[in-house]
Amino acid sequence: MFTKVLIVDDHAAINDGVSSILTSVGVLNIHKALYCDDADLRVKKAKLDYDPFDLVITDLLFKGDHRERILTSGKELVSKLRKDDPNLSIIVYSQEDHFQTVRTLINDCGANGYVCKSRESTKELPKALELVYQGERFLSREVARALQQNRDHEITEYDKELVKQLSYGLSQDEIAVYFKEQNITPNSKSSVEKRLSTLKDQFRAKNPAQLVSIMKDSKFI
Amino acid sequence: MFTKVLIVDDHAAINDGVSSILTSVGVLNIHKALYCDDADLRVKKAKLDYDPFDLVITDLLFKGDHRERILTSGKELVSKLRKDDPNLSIIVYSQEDHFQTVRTLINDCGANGYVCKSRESTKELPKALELVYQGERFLSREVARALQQNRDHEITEYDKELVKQLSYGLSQDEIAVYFKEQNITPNSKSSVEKRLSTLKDQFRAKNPAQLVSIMKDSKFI
DNA sequence: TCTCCAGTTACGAGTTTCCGTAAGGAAATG
DNA sequence: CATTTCCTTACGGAAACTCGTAACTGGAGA
Repeated sequence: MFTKVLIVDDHAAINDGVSSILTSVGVLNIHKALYCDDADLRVKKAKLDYDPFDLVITDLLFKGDHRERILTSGKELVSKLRKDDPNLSIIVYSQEDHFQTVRTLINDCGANGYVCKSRESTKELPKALELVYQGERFLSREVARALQQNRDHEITEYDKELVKQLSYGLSQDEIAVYFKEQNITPNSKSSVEKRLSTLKDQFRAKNPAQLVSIMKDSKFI
Repeated sequence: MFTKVLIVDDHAAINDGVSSILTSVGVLNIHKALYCDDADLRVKKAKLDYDPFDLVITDLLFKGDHRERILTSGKELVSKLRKDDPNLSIIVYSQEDHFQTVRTLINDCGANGYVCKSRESTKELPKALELVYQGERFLSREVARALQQNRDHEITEYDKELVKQLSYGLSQDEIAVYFKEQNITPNSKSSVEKRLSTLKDQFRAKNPAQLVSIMKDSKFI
């Protein structure tokens, strides 16, 4: 089992809860952090001291307070940790259960497991620990299907940018102009128009407003 | 101080955390519920048994599982509890920190306090208990200004319905037809058009898509 | 009864979006 | 080198949205 674990959550009760689960499965060396930046520093320091963490369990949402922040979310933390150490095990432990969020964290940010905070957590966390320790991937029951989702809803960064600008109030023409300025291609009116039309088909949206609504609900933007 | 308290949260660690805070301020009779429906029933039963709760602390978001649900959110629970007993003290304890949510819970649903889950919770909960016990209202520091918000953003149920239908993909014409069917007035094209235009002004949205985006971000819809 | 007033409805002109068709350009194939 | 294919760009008519103006309605007050 893991020997040195860092729990990252801005809520002390959660930290303690996870901690006691870890203890119950035999982890002896448990550390806690309330801030993403703190977590990042401590992982870095432990590595320099030749006593590295072998697992980080982190939440996604961190509230701001008086402190300055570099990393403002668990997503950023996971990406950073994975960049710095390809071998570190990372488990996300969050309330968030939207498929798109799970997909991003696992596929793009490099998380090894995703456990949803819920009534089942107490049972699921030990399973996640076990599987991730064996080099497997773990997903909570409620988001287990997140990765084997149909490909219909695969969209690119370009698409996201497009709908984002739409949600910021730009017209199709203005988006075309904006894309030219930003050197994002394609950037003709026609292409913007066509791409939006395709997206609306894909997501069965009848108009831009509904498209924005759907993309927001699914956490694409 | 309160004598009999019910904590409602689908996450055991949170329940325990709140429980220990209550203990530390002298509450002896602490009960916990993992489901909204369960909470509602137990409050009702306690009242019938002439041993009522005098405080309920509840989360807002409850994940679904195999169980059938009548009440699916803390918001519904708070409204129900308040309807059944005007004198019960209710404190919301949630991660959610959007002003509109706070406003609704306090002004419309009848909550007496709103504490945001964060690093400060341990300090804020006792304060909330104290103030609510004295018949005052309590809001977390981060949402303290939620109620004294400028009136610019006051919108009606009609407005919300309007933008909702927009986000569901209806055109202005279709919304007018829909409103006629539902006997919602006004329901002419012109009025729908005019109202949407006013809303766009109010929220500084350039088009319907941005209006939907803003309304979603602010939790109006 | 008449007038005023606010809210609702109606209409029309200008703009943007929608959607089909088609031309241009680059890479892949033969 | 010609052909196919995919993507980008261009254009035009129909539909929807935008915005100003004006007519209508129902109630309050003189």
